[in-house]
Amino acid sequence: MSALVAPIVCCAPLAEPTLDEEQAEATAELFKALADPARVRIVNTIATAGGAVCACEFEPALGLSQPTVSHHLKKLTDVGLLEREQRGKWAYFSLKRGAVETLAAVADLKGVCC
Amino acid sequence: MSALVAPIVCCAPLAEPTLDEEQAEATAELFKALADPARVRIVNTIATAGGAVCACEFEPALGLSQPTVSHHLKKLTDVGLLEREQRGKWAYFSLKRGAVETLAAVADLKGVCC
DNA sequence: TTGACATATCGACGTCTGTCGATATATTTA
DNA sequence: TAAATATATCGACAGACGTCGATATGTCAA
Repeated sequence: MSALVAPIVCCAPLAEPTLDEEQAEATAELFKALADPARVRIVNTIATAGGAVCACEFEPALGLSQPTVSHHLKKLTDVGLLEREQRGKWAYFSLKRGAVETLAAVADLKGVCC
Repeated sequence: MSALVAPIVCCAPLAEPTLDEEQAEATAELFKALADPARVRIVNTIATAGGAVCACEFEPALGLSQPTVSHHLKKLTDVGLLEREQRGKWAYFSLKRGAVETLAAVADLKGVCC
């Protein structure tokens, strides 16, 4: 069984990666924002709520301190996934239009395969 | 302008989060695997290649040492995104069927909103 | 203005993670 | 068998990150 398979050759040049260093960094930044269970639950809660959610909602639901919750909300907002809205003395957060579509698009970009 | 908006009330009970702690942890684990530029480029390279890619391909492309590349490939494989295949003395990696669909589904779960 | 409450920021701490050099393992070739 | 090459593992290090208590900022009500 020698002619059945082509000679094993390594490191055949592939098409240049479509993502350069900068784009990869940006994509990783987006995933990094969701690389924490607390932030996943925050996004999930807002998504299932179908609208803006008060920040005070998360402290008891997640069992985390107020500064920690604020930290996570800021991280999600900074990356553009959430939108902050002041209502009286409360802060409400909702999913930002386009950000979710961006996320889905990035995830689907990896679906080019099979 | 007082009757135009409903009285500001905080902490209205929302539907219970559909994701429990365990599910959130698992989801975060998946995102964590892609929360690094090097791993994003690895997945992107394999996706655009349309097939298995030799491990030796990444060391020069990413500008990282061989142990570091191996570490990233292991991380992506452990989370189930990549599949390892031995060809002679080389290791080839391809996107695992279903994993990409899982990723897209998780990302779309957050698209329930708008 | 003062007090009460919601949220943000700060500083610190322990843990996790990416990175590397050195080394071990595995596979092919001589 | 031994040598060569590809990959994985190990140990160590620096930097990033999640977490909290203390405190500052902002907003409303009295």
